[in-house]
Amino acid sequence: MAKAYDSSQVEGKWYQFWEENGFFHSEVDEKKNPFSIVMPPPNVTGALHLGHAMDGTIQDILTRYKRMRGFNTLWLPGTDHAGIATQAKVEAQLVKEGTSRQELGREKFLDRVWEWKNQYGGRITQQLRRLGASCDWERERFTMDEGCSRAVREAFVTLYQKGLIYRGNYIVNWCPKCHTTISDIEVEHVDSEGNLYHLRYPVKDSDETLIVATTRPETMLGDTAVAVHPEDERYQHLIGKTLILPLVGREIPIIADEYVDREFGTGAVKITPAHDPNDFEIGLRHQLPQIAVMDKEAKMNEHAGKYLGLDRFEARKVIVEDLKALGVLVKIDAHAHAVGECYRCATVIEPMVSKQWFVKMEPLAKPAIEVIKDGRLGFVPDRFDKIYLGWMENIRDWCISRQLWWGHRIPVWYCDDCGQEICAKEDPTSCPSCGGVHLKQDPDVLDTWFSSGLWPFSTMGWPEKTPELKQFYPTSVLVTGRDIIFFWVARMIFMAMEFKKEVPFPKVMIHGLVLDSKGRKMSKSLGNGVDPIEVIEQYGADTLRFMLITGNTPGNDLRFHPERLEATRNFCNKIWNASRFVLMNLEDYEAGPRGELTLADRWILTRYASMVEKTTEALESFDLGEAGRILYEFIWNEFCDWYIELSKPRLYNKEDALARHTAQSILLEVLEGTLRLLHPFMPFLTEEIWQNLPVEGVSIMMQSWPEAPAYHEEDAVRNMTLLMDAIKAIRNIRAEMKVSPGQKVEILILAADPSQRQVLEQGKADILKLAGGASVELLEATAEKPSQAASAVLEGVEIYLPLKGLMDLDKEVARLEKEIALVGSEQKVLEVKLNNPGFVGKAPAAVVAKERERAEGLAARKIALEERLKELQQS
RNA sequence: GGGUUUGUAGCUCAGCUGGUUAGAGUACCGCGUUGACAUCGCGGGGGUCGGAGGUUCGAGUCCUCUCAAACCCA
Repeated sequence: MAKAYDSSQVEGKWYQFWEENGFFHSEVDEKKNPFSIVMPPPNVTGALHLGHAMDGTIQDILTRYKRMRGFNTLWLPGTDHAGIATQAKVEAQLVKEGTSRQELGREKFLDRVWEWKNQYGGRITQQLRRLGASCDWERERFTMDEGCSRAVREAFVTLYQKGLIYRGNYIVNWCPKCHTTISDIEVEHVDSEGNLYHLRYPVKDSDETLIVATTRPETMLGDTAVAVHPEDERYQHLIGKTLILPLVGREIPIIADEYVDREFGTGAVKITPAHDPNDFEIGLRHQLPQIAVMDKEAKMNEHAGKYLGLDRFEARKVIVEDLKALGVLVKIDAHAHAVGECYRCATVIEPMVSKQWFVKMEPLAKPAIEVIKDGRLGFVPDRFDKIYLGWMENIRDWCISRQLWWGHRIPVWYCDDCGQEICAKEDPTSCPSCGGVHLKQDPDVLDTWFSSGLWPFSTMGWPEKTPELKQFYPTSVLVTGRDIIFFWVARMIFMAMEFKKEVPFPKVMIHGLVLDSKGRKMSKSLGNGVDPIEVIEQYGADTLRFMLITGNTPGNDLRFHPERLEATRNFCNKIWNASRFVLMNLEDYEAGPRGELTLADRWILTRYASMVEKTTEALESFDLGEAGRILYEFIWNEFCDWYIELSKPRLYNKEDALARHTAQSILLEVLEGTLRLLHPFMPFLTEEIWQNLPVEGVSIMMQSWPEAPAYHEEDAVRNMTLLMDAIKAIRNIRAEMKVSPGQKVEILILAADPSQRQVLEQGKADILKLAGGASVELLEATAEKPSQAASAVLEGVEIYLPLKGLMDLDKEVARLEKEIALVGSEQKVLEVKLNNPGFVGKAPAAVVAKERERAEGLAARKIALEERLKELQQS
């Protein structure tokens, strides 16, 4: 084995080995308990980013863990066709070629997109392999593949027939750049500094005027009313009167609506039903006309009179100037507000009224709310329950049509002859109403999330009744980022309740985002993105994986700090070298019965057992970071720092073959078990090491998960702790007295308690080795204490290092005094506590007893320290 | 405006249902290289847990208010 772990030499090899041997694949087997996860399908256009890496790592850990526990495990991978993103990508390519999708025509354009998908679409799945993802690639799916498309068709037609899909004129979010609608949640609200313009509208047949406040004066051309609050005393007399709209001259009514916020602006708000969602609602309530004053490019249209052709922002400037000239503009206040932008291209979206397809949400949301309330489905951490419910309870109808070509085309046809609308699972050839054959399919496609909403069952063959569905549905858990709870998770839940009458997963594990070191989102525009593949090449996939799931608690965001990669890589190397050590000492090893166990043996076996238990518990509660930390601490602080060191003398002792064999056997057992526990976290490193170990089996990933041995020798832990404390105390004295590490010292120990005495007596060799002793002698209680010595006082144990000539007396006095002061202050705190009748009376007896015991220990220690000080000062 | 999260050592983060002298990594200081590892070992300094109040025998850990930051929704 190499001196340092080199991930680049092992990762590719093992991934190929696993995949070729079909370890990732599972067949339906009704006799086994299933565990299944569907991967949140990344955009087929995408490249792996750290968010995917974290998401994938978590799923892989859970999958590998459950696989080792004997479940029939399926992690189903796939990609999403990502309508807008993919279409935009191919369109950009066409522009470079000097053509366009319009020039190509729909069919040829789609051919080009498929071509693109086939050529580049596999990139992200290849990158997931680099991460070590153990998903079943034989079952990889794509949201536009045949099966998924059939599911989409089935779902759409069913909802349509139930009246849950309708087409209507409604106000939607229009992106003037992408030329498509986007759904409410695809709008990003960005804080921006704007102005609040106060405009004076004259009241008809009166000298009065009414001042309205608006952030978008250019939309006034489309105003069809002004609204005030029905209880606003300032405006009572005006309700029902008519205003003359400046610039346009149109007569518009003053209406009363509860929506109006009396505190905001002047309490009078202009109503533009065609360009604002709230105004649209008010317009419906009051039967106001909708006058659109912009076109699809967000340029002013023919209803804008002389402003025709101006861009909306251009128009705002000109209109403000004109209003100023007319004396209509009263004042302009600075005003911060949130502007809706397209999540794709950051263009300010324009609310527009248009004919679109919608899913009626209320009936679908109901069961999706119930499943949370009755506990059939829950988020981890559970605070996301509330966030989900808040959204679902206030949900609006979902606009599902998109003015794109790439996607699932809406399965609705219109008959040119009689106007009939036909929605069917199979493409119709003639009109069922008039028999005519002049049918035109709706040109729009569906929102990408419509198909991904079906993902948990569309990927398993729905609407067919497949064995896969029977065994693997519902899936066991969904793992995803908190940013797509509304986009995706919510939709899967109501779709599943509608079509499967069953939750798609009982648990949703939400993780945070990976941010840059300053806590900002990683983005192309900031240029602060980190490529996981580069990280893998530099540090290894295991390092990346482990770093991503530690240093953070469930549901919270993770800041990316390159230093943490180094620390984790060092941990990988530590494991590597510990294993190397064990292997080097295992050359002559043959399985066989152990001899008598030493204290260290019994200690590490107990610690190991408890670690197995805790790690398993943490994994069961989805606390992967905690599991990782437990493993880290056990491996480094207990196994490496102590057990390996303590095993050395026995390993090197040629005299006692049985003792050597016993140490070998325990080293192997603990290391091998620990590697198995570590495997879900660090699949490559553990496989590489495991394959070198003298154990049976074809791969560590197919081994069983360690059962916690029923090995609990608490006295071994107590005694070992004493031994370690003694060694640490000696090391501490040596360092403080500046005794160089090479210099061996005489060690005298006084222990009154027979059991402590025995532990130290038997631990002599260990103390000698680990504390750099020339000799260790256990003194009788009555023995004379050395005068010229540095000392340490543990509870019940005194340690002396006679450092004649080596030690600085003043320093030792100072050391003791400091120690005494420390013990004294602790004593004081305890004293107050124990003298408090409240504490003694109300605290649990066990707690009180523990504190009493502590107080006694401290008192004894203090006396010993003081005596020691006196002796030193007298000498 | 409503909501969520975060605020613990210089930095990054743990700290479960309240109960010893609040932990780790990293950084820092000192010492150290003959057989696992300098991507290492040993030792050390450093925080009273954003602030105020409250509940309690006892609070970093519960409650109220407050300040700051991030995000979500309107």
